[in-house]
Amino acid sequence: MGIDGLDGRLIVLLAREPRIGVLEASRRLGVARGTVQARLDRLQSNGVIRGFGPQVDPAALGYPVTAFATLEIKQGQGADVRAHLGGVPEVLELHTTTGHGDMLCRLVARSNADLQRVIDKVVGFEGIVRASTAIVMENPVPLRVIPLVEQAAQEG
Amino acid sequence: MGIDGLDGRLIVLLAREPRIGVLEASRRLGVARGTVQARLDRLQSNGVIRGFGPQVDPAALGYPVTAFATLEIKQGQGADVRAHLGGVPEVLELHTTTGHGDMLCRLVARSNADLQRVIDKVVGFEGIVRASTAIVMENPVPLRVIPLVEQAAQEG
DNA sequence: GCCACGGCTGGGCAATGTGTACAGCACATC
DNA sequence: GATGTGCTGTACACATTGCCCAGCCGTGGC
Repeated sequence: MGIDGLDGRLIVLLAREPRIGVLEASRRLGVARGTVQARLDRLQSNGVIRGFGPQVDPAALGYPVTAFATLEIKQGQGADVRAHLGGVPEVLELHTTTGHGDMLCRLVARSNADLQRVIDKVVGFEGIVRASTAIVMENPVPLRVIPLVEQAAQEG
Repeated sequence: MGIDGLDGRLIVLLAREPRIGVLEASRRLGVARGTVQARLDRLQSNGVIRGFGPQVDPAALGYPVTAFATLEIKQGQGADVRAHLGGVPEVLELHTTTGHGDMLCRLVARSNADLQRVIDKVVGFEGIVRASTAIVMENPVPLRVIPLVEQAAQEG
């Protein structure tokens, strides 16, 4: 289930320099090309690596404002709310959670003013009782997995 | 600054089938290979596409539990807290926000029991006054950008 | 009306990487 | 001692890449 040191080094290498191919990776790692290919195939069928899709920056697309909204949902309306939020492009992510709120979603908007429009679109739905929003000011740690991969590789 | 329809179709295509190369993409989009290459270069130097790194699933790495923690920070301790959290592998993401808390971070753990260890590691730092954690139960909308790309492409 | 410019096309070229297969070898398991 | 698994090193045909160029077309400036 876990990953070993070679898997970890491979993932980190690919994360740092995604453009290199299997051959170059095998050179860097000091193993045979077939090995890298086999590891990659395994990591992908394992689900450890979901894919190599392009990482798009919403800010560069014209959506520089990010916010997190905690939503409180009317009992039994969960499915409807999920479907509704799934249809809003500015909702980048949605989780159902324990705790004070019932759901947490990540939003983006073109500006602080535009955020109001997005929030209206999000909460303008009968199943949502209350929403509290936190606007992101700074992002000291952007979404990352490499430290986790390194830790998992050492233990595994 | 924005992207046009072709950019949008290219990004969506790459997101759906990352393995295809420039040549195959140009065939699918019905444009010349040089065009796809030029668009890709531009999108990457624009910063719209940050890269093509592997998308790693923490759950498959042995960290199936995700949580969001809202942190309250002692005045003037922001920089120290950022550095501290940056050193914790289980902190996948950290934002400073407006609202009730001062920071919001995404955590992963090996189990609910292990989450306690992670939280202790996170909040075991003098600069942090209080932390409230919400455990993720379900993830109806995984992190996505394609709908946003499509919207940006239509408008741009 | 004319011209320069930027973007797209379609072609060609050498160099490189890919997919796939194979035999040999080390290591752990039974 | 036999078996299975994973890694190595090699080979080959094929597709793709990076790069170059000439030509075409629409926009905008002169």
